Amino acid sequence: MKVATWNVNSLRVRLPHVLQWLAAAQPDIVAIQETKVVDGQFPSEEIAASGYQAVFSGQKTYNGVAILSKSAAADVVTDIPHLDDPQRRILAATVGDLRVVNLYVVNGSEVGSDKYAYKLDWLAKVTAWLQEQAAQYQKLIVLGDFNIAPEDRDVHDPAAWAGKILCSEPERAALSALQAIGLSDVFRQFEQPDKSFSWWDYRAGGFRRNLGLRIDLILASNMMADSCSSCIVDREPRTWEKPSDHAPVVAEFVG
DNA sequence: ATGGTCGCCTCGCGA
Repeated sequence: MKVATWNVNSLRVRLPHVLQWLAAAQPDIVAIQETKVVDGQFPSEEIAASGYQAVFSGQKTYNGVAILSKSAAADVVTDIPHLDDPQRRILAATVGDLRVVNLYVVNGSEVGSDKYAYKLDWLAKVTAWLQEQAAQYQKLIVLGDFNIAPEDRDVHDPAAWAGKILCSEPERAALSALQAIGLSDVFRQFEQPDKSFSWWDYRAGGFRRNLGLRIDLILASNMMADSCSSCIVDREPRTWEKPSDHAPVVAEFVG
C-alpha cells in the first residue's frame, strides 16, 4: 500500500499536476493540504475520473485539506474537541482498516507572534486528540504539512534558521510531544540522501539551489511503522511548470 | 542583495 502527502498550494491551480502524478505514482491514499477551495467547488468529478474518491474540508482562499483514496473513506472527522476553529486544517478518515489523519499545521508566521502562539496551542490540542485516536486505532498514520523541520539535518542552513519559525525549539518540542504518543517519522527509518527536503521557497531560486526544509512528514503508529518498506520525497512534480512549492512524500507499507 | 514569488472571488496578505 502506497500512502502520500502533498501540499499542493491551490488544488484548482494544481489539478493537472495532481492528476498527472496520481496516474504515474498510483498511490492508494493521498493527503492533500492547502486546497484553497470551498467544498462546493471541490473537483470531485475530475478526481473520480482518475479512479479516486475524495473527502475534503475546505474554505475560501486559505487552508483546506483533502484525502484521496482508491477505496472509500469512512468515519470522517474535521473538528476536534476544545478547538473551535474555522480554519480547515484537520481531516481524519478510515480507509480499509487504516486510520488516516491529514494535518495542515499552522505556519506560525514569526516566533513570538500571535500566529505562533496559535500554532503551539493548536499543536497541543491536536496532540491531545491524537492520543485518543492512537488508543482507538492500532493502524494509524498521521501525515501532512507539519510546518516544522524536526532536526537540523532537515534544514538547508541550520545556522541561518536557528530559532526561526519552522525550526524553533518550542515547535520542535511540540512535534516531539506529538510523536511521543507513539508515532514515528518513517522517512528516518531508511537511509536518505543528505539534504533531503520537501519544501523550497518560490523565491531566490530555492529549488534550483536546493535551499529547502523537510516539513512534510508521514508519522506512523508502531504497527504501521513496522510494516513500512520505504519512504521517499518525489521531487519530480517540483520540476514541472508552475509547481507547488512542496513535493509529495510517499511511503510504502507491506502486508 | 533584509530581496526574491506565488495564490487569492487579487492591489495586501499569508506562505
